Amino acid sequence: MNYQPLLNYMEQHIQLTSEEKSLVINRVNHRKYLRNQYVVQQGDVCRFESFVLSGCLKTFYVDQDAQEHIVMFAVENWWCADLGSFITQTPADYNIQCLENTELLQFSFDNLQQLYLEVPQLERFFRIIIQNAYVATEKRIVRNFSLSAKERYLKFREQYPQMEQRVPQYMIASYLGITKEFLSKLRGQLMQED
Amino acid sequence: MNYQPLLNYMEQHIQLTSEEKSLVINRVNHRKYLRNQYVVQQGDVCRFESFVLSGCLKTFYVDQDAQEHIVMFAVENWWCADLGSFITQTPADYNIQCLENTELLQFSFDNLQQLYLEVPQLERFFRIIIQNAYVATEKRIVRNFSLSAKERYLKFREQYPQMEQRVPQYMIASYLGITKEFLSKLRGQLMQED
DNA sequence: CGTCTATTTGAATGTACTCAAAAGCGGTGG
DNA sequence: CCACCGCTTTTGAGTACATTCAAATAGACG
Repeated sequence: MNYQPLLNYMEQHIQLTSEEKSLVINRVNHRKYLRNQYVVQQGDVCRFESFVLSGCLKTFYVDQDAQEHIVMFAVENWWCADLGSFITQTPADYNIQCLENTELLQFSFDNLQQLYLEVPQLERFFRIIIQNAYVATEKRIVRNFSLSAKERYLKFREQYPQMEQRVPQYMIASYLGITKEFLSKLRGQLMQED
Repeated sequence: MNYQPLLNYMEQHIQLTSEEKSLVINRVNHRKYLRNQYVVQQGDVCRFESFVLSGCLKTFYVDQDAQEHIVMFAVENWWCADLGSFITQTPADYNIQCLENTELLQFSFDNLQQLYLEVPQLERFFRIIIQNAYVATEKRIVRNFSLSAKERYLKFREQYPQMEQRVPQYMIASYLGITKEFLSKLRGQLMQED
């Protein structure tokens, strides 16, 4: 099994002894999912905090009108979970589904609590990870308010250049909070401009 | 000085010995601000993570067109900082300004690093605080996408019932991501409806 | 080649914005 | 006590950005 990407990622923020590394590895599950499989379903408890080794996932919310709203994408070296559900072990607000065949390293709730005791530095590590996620999310709120749909789309393209090749356009529209038709029209406009 | 609200808040998530409590108290600064004073200015480094003892603040972003966008309000028992700036000690994206005379308990960056060493449980505490903040922010993104302005306003009213009395209407509009004129019109509609 | 899914195009509509002007509401000073 | 000032909220007309619905087109896959 290939744990190296996870360990590399961790060592960007904390230093681990080789004992600590093996403690981590002992507590993590490796799992493969197929394209279109669900990792979490709205209403179920999110049982894992997952690190993406390969593949691509979407986290989305289905509202009263059965409309899908994509909250985030996750690719290699990203984390993925319904954190609200995972932390409190209560039913999830979101669905998480694979857009490609995907390989994950998963921390179960209990294993993670154990690990926090075995390797206290991980409290620090996950604090930092979540801090960064929080800051990014806050920025996204501001962007959604202060930028037009066209500007948001351009920002998205420069920030996640690979994404547009990997996921269908109508999902990007959902992530940006606009309809697929309107995104298509924006793209039409941008084509002409250059 | 009254540290009790902070200690009570902490004890909801972690247990502290009386030694640990005094370590915390020794590392925290008490400060009073007047209405309209800035705690952080866009471009400066955010030097403190602040706990609100009394009063009310707004965190806002000023865009290229000099438009204000309120990211969040903070009242008694809330935390308040430009976290992105504080964590990385780089210039802040946001302004934080008092809407009332306000009393804060402030952790400086250095003091907090020290405290993490002295009271390792605080890593856990701040991880939990930030997790909750992150989850709330993510929910807000979804709400902004899946609800109309009117629904968002109603949600806001039920979630922060006291706020409408404490802060002017045009700031609530800014928080909701709509113009003050439009919020006024929505309120007009709602008046008629009941 | 046909089928299924994704994207584009167009017309009509709606939600929210801009700009300008008026009305409301505290406070302050004469 | 009233008049005036500054600030906030309301109202209205015209407009822009984004949506809906329907239909046409393009791509991907067996």
